[in-house]
Amino acid sequence: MSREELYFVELFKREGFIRKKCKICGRYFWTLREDQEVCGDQPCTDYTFILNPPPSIRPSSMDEVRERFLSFFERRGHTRVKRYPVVARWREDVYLVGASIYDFQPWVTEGIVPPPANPLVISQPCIRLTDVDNVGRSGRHLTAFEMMAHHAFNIPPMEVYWNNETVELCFDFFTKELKIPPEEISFIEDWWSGGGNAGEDFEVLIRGLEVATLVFMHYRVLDEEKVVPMENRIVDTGYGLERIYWLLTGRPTIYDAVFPNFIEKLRTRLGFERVSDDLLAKITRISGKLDLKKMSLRKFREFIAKSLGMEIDELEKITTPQELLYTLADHSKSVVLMLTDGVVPSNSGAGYLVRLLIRRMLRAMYSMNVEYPLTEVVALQIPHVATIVPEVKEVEDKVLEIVDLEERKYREVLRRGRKVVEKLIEDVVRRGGKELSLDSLIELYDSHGIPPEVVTDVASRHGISVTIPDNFYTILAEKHQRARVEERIEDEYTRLSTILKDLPPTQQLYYDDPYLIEFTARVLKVIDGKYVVLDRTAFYPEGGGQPADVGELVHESGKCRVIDVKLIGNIIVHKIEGSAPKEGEVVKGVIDYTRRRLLMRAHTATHIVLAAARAVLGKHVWQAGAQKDPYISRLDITHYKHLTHDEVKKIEMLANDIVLKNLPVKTYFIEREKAEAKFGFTLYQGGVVPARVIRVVEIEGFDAQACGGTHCRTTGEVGAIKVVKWERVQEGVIRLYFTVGPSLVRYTDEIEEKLREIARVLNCSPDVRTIEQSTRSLVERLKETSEKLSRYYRITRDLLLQLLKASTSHVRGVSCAVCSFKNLDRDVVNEVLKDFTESTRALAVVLNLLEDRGIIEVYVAANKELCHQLGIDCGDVVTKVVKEFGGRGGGRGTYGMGICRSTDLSKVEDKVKEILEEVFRSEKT
RNA sequence: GGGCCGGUAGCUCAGCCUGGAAGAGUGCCCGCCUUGCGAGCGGGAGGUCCCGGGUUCAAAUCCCGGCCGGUCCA
Repeated sequence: MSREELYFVELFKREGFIRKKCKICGRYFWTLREDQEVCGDQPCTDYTFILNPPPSIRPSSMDEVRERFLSFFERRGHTRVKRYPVVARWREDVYLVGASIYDFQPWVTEGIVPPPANPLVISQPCIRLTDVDNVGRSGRHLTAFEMMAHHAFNIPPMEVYWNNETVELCFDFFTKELKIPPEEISFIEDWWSGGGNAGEDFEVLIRGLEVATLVFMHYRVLDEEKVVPMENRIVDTGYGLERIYWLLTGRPTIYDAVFPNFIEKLRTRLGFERVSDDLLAKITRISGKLDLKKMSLRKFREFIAKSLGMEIDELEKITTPQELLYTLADHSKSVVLMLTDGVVPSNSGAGYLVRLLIRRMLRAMYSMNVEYPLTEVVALQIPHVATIVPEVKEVEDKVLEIVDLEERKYREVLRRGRKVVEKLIEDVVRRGGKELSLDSLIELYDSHGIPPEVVTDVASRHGISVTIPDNFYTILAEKHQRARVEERIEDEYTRLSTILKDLPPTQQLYYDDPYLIEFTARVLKVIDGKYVVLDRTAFYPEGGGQPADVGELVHESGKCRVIDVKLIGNIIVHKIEGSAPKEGEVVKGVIDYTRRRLLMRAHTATHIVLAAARAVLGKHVWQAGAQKDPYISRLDITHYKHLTHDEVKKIEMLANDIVLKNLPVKTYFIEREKAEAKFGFTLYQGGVVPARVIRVVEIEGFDAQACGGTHCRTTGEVGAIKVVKWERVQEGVIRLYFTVGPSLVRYTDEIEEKLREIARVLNCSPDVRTIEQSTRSLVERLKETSEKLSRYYRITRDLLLQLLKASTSHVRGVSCAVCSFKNLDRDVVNEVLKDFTESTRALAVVLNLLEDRGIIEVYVAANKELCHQLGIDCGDVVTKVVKEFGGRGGGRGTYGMGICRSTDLSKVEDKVKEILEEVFRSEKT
């Protein structure tokens, strides 16, 4: 189907739509109105709906619009699908869900996994931070929004619907369900590309506002220029719930439409003046034509002020408080959504994005000198979020605690930061400068998190000026751009996928019976004598943090070891070592059962520990990663502060309770919707599995997770669980190490062995109490010994000092002490020299023969005044001495040291005296 | 995951660039002044210079590797 054909849908012909070319932007569009000259999008036209919504139904709330959308499409043959979390745990390329289609990428769109329903309708909460700078200012940008969508997946041989039906459904929704007159609607022909896919699309516009996008995804993007057709044709639509509600209400800004209660309450609490709808509406209309990405905020405001015939200061006085309300409304919604879905603030990953938003809110408040607890702001937003995500109620306390913690942390960062700024400014002042450099500004932000506004604030109080370039953040971004290095890891298995394409899916015997040790199977394919594909297998392929099984394959002409197993698509590949079987023959597979049993115990234990952690710490705890191991497994959980020993013990105790209760562990395949209805999204600890039917591992009455691993039949089989160590692996993530069953015995064995070793060293019996006592007395004795040692150390020092004083003589009228010793410690010599030169107006030379190394250390130190008076440098004296004995050394001013390659103390001493004579002579003449 | 900044006395930090005898302020202890408090004056204790290697006659300082904290960006 050509591009033209895609755009010429039946509806347009039937209803009499006319195809026109926008006289401003040049794009083609479809309309019923003969007199329409422009496409209907910004900036070609105005927002004409503001304070002037089109004829339509008048919804009482956003909830009504959402419900109308979902039920309309249900009536038109779509299945309603529950929202996915806003955190895209199932994707490695993004952190947040930015569109409804994200829910189905990449597995469904690639045809690997069937969609949960087809066609389906969903309202997906999304978070996009791409326009975060515009939020609150433009009147139309949001970081948190709901994308309502109907999707149809035309994956051969399945044919659902394509362009004609899509446009028809869209048209009917707006005209029949929302009762908007057909002539209000324009369809602009456009091209959409993202996430590696592309296709033609229609932008749907009403009164200047884009309310929906209908994408016909059927290309794969190879590079910037090239696209190739895809077999799978996917209808990807997006209807902005907030925008549609905004359109229907005609409020001055999208924020006023979406967050009326929040804004009104917070406005009263902060004591801000109410701004007239009329003014706000004007500002939004003008902003619609402007792009904040292409101009500075200052220019943006100047333009608006000029258009309104106002002074910019006058405008800002009115708009900045309003913008603050808008920003707080939007950001707090995103924050609550993210925290509810289990994001824990952090300095990396998705956690950083919450922190970013929280800090933006705080910064916005501080810069207006608004002293108001952020928790109060966020608490105001919870009722609104609860209409979208009722789960928020369960974690409300934790959400507020986390926000509070974050506010404290940020205050601390700023407090510390101010000190760094002051220090930098002092430097500038000292050097007589008047301005803080851009480099300093960048370093302050990049390394210390101090925003330029704060720097300006501090600097101005010291009379130092700061110039913040308009493109400050762009400069910063470029700096980071350069630092980034792309690195692609080639997986040895990826190249196999094309070879495997035509093989049937491997039958997974380990699901039928996880206790199966031996099986027979037919060899379907052998690649390079290294990779074997069977028609069925009991070997578990690596997945869900469970390592692959190992074992062997026995065949007619011998056997080979299986060293790795991977699932590629739905085919299992065994990597082997040794003689390979022949294609077509029947082989016997034997798995390393001991290892597998340990892994099964570890896997079941992982579920138990996670559920125990959630029970003890709270529902914000999610699995952040897990690695099972036959010996010590690890589980990463999200948590916003350090774990106490007590908390760990509680988790451990609860986990062992579950083991002792010997609860049945049931594994079964169940329809996704049913599982979610019963257990909720906490099912997806290891990531959402976007399949219609998912495998659930349920510990009855305690925990249920979507999981592909092999498990014990009952919790009792795990044996026992011991958390052996825990650490904060990054901010917001805590790693628990635990060992299980037989491995726990091995663990205690190892500790006992270590104890025996310690006992051998201590020369006592290997009993814990004895070892403890023995260690205590050892430490006690050590303390006594070091006290005694330091006593003798002092005595030595005094003696040496006396010796130095006693051997003082005059060399050319200068008091000089020259002494020789053997095997003294360097720090003793230094201390004595210090005492001596500080109390005596003299110069001292200490020679110290180190018999082990066969060298003599030369120390020269002098009283400060004497040194200045004579103008001598002890370093020079040392250099002169050591040069005579093939050694090296140096120093400066009142101190110097070096070594002589000699063991003859008297010889060196003579030389020293000789050199001193020389030095003093030359200094005097 | 990557870039950048930092780790020195109980606390806040200087010293590091340019290697050469471990410092300041504060808190602590003792004494003096004062009716007492506050404060002042004098004296004192307090150190794994994050850890491990390397270079060097000599490393807090330079180099390499790690650990920990902070921060910015994906």
